[in-house]
Amino acid sequence: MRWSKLFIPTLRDAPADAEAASHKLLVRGGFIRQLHAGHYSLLPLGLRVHDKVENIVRRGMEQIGAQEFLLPAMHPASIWQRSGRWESVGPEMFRLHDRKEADLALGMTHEEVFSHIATEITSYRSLPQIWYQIQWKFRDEPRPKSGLLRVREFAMKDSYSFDLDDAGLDHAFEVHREAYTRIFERLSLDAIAVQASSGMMGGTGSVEFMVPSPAGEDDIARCNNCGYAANVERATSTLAPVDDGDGSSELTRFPTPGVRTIAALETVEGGAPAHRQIKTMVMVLDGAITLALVRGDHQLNLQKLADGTGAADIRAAEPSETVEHLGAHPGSLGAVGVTDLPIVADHALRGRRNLATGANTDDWHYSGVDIDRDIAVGEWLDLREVSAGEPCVNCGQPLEVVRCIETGHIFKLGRRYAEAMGATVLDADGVARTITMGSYGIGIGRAMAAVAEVHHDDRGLIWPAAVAPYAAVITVASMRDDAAVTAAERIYGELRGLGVEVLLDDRDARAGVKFADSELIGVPWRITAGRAVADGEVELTTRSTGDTERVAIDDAAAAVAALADAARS
RNA sequence: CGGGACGUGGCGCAGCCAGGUAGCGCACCUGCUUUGGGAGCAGGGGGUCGCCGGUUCAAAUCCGGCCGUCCCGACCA
Repeated sequence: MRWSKLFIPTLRDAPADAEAASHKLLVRGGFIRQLHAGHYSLLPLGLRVHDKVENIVRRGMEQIGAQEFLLPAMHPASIWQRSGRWESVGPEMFRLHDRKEADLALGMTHEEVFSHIATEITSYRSLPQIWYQIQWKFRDEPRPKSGLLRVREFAMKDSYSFDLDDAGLDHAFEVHREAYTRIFERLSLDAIAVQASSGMMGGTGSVEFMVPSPAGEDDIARCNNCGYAANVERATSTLAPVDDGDGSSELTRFPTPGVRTIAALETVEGGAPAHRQIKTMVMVLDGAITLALVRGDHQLNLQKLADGTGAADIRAAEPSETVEHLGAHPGSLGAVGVTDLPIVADHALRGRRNLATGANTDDWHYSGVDIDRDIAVGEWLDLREVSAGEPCVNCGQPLEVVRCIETGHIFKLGRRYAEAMGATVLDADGVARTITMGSYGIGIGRAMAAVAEVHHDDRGLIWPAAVAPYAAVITVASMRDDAAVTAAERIYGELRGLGVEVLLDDRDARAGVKFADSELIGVPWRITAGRAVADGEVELTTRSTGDTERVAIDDAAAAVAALADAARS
């Protein structure tokens, strides 16, 4: 393709509201443009990259014998009502009416539709199956952000496995885990497979594929020694034992004027160090006030609270609500003597004695609290978020906490959807059995943005050859240099003959502009036809290293084709 | 949804406080010069100042309402 004919609107300045590197560079490089919040147009360059990512994912699926479908993006309400999610998913689903006033939804995922089709699997002999599609998903995200990283409509590869029994599901899940590992390698993404919470999908297990990046929105805990890795929504760690002193002590109520924080309670007379305090978080779980207790120096993880209690809607109570239900403002709250509200507590508080906590009267606290004696804990749960440096549960080495982009997520769904849709088969004994399912997603645009996030420098993008919009660009330093133009045209023709995707920068612009643009759009190899042409040579520059070597005009096309081939295998 | 910021040619911004009929850089068009790291000179085109209403002789500017976008928190590929 000739650059002079292509629509590549590069920008010297990034839009003021772009924050993430991928966002800035994809806009500056002329890959994407925003239509409105969370909705982006893919320009010709952007679509080329998107297509390449898509095809890498597609090949990964074909490798495990998955069959490609294409399902409707718009669904009747009825299938979502059947699975119960019409009610349970809430405002994240785009809903609309047709002219007959029938309820419709834009698909945010396709468990319902696929399991509906799966009702036509009638014999165990047809199992297992793996079905997939690459289809647009619509999600009314509360907060779209960071360019392609978090949007409201996006292409997702979603696959679904159908098996007779748990062993089959385990196998399909494992096969996907391996396929995902290969796909992300192919994309040059160092994705870490971590244990994850299953969230709204439900099911018995899930693994997320996380790419370390400051632009991400999730934290994972990982151990560099033994390989343990989990989303902080799931991660645990070993804790050093705490010495609560000898014997039991008396519950004592004492005045603490102005003390509102854990830190303040550490230093007052009668107080205690943070790890010997109880932090009382007053939460509203599906509308019901609940006390969630963690150690004073620990952080409550909301997803763990949701997973542990089964609550769908969680928020912190307003100060007015804490006054109404407990009689005090945040800063003086506690669970001692509370019997009319549910209380859940983190394992780290089990059996603990001699603790300090709020007394449910402003400016008063308790000391000498014995959890078992003084607090009516209804349920012990894992509620605390791990912190960097805490010992790994497996090997004891310190954990690190890393910010990541979630590029893939695989779930063991079990029989929930198949049961709702009535997807059963007859087994060898002629008994009807409900199919068990897994579901497996990769966000195409998000993966593309993640690659951009990881592979760039201060000059622009550095696409890995596997996803680059073009493998090479031939830069003609000056269009008035007839010899250079001739050499460039010749190499251009040869490369196209060799099947290499190549751009010919034939714009009547200054060399500096062309160099800068080629680096901004991140094409892996550049051939410069300029002053070296007088010696029968051109320059070959590798984008990732900046290294330049001279190559004979005669050999240039073959040299680039060899590099592109090497990168392909 | 809670908190914060912003909305002025395609992009980046000034003008607003102290109302007087819109400006700068980049980009774009024409000409001349220049030609290996985002050229120079000269000329030129392009803006309902987010929208609606109000105050005023006069509103980008003051007041009210609405909409939109971005950032920080609760959700997901």
